[in-house]
Amino acid sequence: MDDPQAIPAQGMMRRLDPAQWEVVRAAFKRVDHHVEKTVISRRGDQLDASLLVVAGIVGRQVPQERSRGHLVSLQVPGDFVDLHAFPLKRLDHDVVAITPVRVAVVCHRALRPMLDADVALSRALWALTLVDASVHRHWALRNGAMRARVRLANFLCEMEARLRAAGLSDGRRFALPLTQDHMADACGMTNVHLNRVLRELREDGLCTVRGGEVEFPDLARMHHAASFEPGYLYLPQ
Amino acid sequence: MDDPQAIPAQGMMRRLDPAQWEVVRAAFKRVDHHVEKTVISRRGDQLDASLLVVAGIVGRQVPQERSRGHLVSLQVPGDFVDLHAFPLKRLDHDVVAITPVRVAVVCHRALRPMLDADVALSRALWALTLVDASVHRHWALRNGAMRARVRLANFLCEMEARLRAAGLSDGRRFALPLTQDHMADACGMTNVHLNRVLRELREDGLCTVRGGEVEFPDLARMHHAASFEPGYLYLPQ
DNA sequence: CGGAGCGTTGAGCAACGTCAAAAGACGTGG
DNA sequence: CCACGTCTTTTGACGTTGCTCAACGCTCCG
Repeated sequence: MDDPQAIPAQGMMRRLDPAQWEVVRAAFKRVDHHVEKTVISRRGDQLDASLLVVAGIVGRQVPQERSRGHLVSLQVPGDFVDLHAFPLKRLDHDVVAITPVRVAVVCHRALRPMLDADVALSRALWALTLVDASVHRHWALRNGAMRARVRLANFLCEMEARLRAAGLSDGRRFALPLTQDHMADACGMTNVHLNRVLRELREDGLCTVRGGEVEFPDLARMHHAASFEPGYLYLPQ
Repeated sequence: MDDPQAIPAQGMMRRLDPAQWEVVRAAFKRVDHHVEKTVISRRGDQLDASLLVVAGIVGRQVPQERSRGHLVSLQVPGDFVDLHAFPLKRLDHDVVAITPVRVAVVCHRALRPMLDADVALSRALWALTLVDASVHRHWALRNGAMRARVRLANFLCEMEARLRAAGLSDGRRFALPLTQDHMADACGMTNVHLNRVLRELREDGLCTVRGGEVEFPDLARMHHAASFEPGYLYLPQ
């Protein structure tokens, strides 16, 4: 399973056309495993490689003085993480394995000539980082403009939609291997309050979250309660 | 003043090297003026041109059902806005003139062959959109992890730093032509609460905001109170 | 002189954070 | 199998932040 050439085009990688995906896949030189909580790269590091999430969840975390770091983004299978390090080099956040993960590694030294030679591919990867930016804008919006209940529901809807694009949800049940602390850090609330809101959502029959498993009894009702409109995700297909 | 060839390389445009800037500048075909509150482009529009802010402030706003739209980003002179529309085409937010603005217009039809021919320039513009993304991450962090006082102070510090890079602040006084409603929408709080926090900052001698003019009596103290570290802005030089 | 937009203030309340404790879940070693 | 420690979830009590609603003043402009 650690042959980079065996990685399927899942999730956001399906925004590339199949030929482009072949080219990108050929550039991966190995697949790394990391255990939970591994800090894969640190704020300020000079990176010479980027990662594609193959399995598990990777987070971008800004370390905080008091308390745990805040999560500014989560990457699911099929997402590039640190692709922005290619043109930018220096990062402003840590990259952390939230769960045990498998990531494919592509060196910038290998990527550079490929992109120099292929304008369309270059633009496709640019677009991927722009989708990322769009998601960031949504996180800013969610954290700034929504109250806890809607905010959390909206977060769960986003995760469901992205995991579904990666083939990891059927629209009703899916694995979301995050602790309540993680979700609280991502949604900008305390784990205590998050726990209460989670109960509220469960009591209202909107969703149940238990043991890393999430169930939406009624996806449409959940989306509505969460003010969720997935346009900003620019999902493939 | 409306000759695109007379636009100086200010703010983020100084991340381009002078030769690149000449190339980009040559692509602008005109300079548009918009009055305050003009909606320059709408969510969902197909765009065939991008804009460079020459003067004034442009905002990206997500319309809300009840109440005013939330501001997910502000662009100051020297910032590209909608550059991400070039690879992405469809936008997920409105673009609004917060103040009277002057924007230089570059058609994607003109941009495309330029970028196809110039890999380095292509990568430089990619990097610009990634700085944008970094700022978005910071907005998510600010809205999610900071309390009102620090949040507002941090916002003001960001504006000061970016305007300084554009030659529009001396580190002590600067024009910030935003209403309290705008700042509240950007910081995710009500205008009433923002007003109180603003008074608090003034009473603590950290900063005064009045009539579109901001003054920081002591920049270092303000930065400290705001937990402001400008690394995420990737400012030129 | 009269609006319209913006800023300021007050009173009351709901949402959310803090602190503390306990109960479940899970793996480890005896 | 049980005892133990650690991590996570859950709950309670209480304090604070920030929101709502409402009013009033100020300034600019017609």
